[in-house]
Amino acid sequence: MGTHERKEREKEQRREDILDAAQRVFFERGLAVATMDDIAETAELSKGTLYLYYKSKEDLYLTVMMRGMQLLYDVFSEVANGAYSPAKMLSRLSEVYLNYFNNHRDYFRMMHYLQAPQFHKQISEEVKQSCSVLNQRIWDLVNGMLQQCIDGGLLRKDLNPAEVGLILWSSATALMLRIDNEEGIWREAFQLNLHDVLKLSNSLLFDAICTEKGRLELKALSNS
Amino acid sequence: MGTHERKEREKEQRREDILDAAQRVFFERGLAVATMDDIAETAELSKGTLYLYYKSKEDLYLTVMMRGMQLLYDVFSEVANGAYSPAKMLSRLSEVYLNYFNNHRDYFRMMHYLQAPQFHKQISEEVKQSCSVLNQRIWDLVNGMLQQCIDGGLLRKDLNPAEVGLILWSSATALMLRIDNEEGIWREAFQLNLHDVLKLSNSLLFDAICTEKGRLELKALSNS
DNA sequence: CGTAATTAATGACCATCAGTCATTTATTTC
DNA sequence: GAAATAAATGACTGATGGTCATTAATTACG
Repeated sequence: MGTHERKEREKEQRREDILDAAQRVFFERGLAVATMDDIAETAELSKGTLYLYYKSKEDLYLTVMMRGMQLLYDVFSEVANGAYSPAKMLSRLSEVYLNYFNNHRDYFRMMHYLQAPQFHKQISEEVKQSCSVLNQRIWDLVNGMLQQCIDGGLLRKDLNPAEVGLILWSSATALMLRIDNEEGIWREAFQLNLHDVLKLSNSLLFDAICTEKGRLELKALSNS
Repeated sequence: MGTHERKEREKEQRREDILDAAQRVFFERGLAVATMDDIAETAELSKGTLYLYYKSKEDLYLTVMMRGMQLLYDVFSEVANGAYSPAKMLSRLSEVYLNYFNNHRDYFRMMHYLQAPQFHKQISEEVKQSCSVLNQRIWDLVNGMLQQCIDGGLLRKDLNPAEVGLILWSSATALMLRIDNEEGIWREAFQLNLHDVLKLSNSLLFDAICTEKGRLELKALSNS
């Protein structure tokens, strides 16, 4: 009798249903404003039931967020497996990250609204672990690509791919966060178009990390 | 009779005392974990009294934070008024910001733990206004210095000082935030020393925004 | 079947905490 | 020194994350 297996599937399905509900609520309201009662109501379950499947609100939040991380992993994977030249790979990488920001803003937001150590208290070890594994996989992927760019002569050989990756990602992300929640302020107070600033920031950094030859390759690409 | 004036002074003093208490508590626990009862106890007052002087917990938080902003304004001011050469000015600017990060970590943290729009709900218009005025003054100061760097031939003439300022500040700050709460993770998972990454990031960006002549000047400085 | 045992779901309840307000205490005025 | 004013208090409210004894549904099995 496959009763046990069916029940396992049903349980897994319920876990997913709850996650879907949580996603809707977190997307709409954010971690701090979303309440477990909102999520329970959206999932058409009682609050107590949520806690049978997830240990805390933060666990639920991170589990939704991991969907976004997986999505990012997938788009980066496509670039990594796209048999591109180093120059094309680097430009695609920056392109797909910008697309990710534009088209999956909700996930992007979730991934960066977690700095504060206060929110880490309620996270279970399992979820923290899964999160960090997924994170590591993404970085390994990116570092691999950057290593290829270095080996291919696009990027300066004296640079460490992990350092370059962190610098590129960190500066792009910082500006994206401003775009996400301060775009109006910067436009009004300083007449700055943050999207342009992001482009400039990227091109300055690319300029600085490329070899002479690499710069020409990238320029050729952006002109085509 | 100066009774009225004395009472005004006393009131102002109490406001400061409450702010001192709030600062101690926020430094120690952060916005989310600090409670108004903690602050009240530290100030040796009842919670109700706090609300006679500040409209909300968030207002109190921002008012403490503004002390930090003023401090930053002051150190930037010193650089602006230091009669430095453009190259020296730029390197001092980046130096004092790093010092600020290292020596006033608590204020630094406070200034960057406010992204989430959820926390902005309870902020009064007055405080928001003061904050934004102070912010504007800091940026005007920095933009003025960067304009001098451009005029002095250190930085490329085709760049907009506001854009350059935002890029430099934003990338440095993003890495400082990592240093502040993820230093161990990056060291262990990727063998990265984030302080070195910050230095590299800065030097890459400086390289990219300087004129040929500017690069030499900066290099001469860092060798001396 | 039908009954016992197991599993799943519930929602009343608890603790915490920002913010309020009727009451109390202190100060000033005259 | 009594009345008026100002300052301070802390019990209370409402919101919310999380718990758990109870109830409902499902399964196992004689």
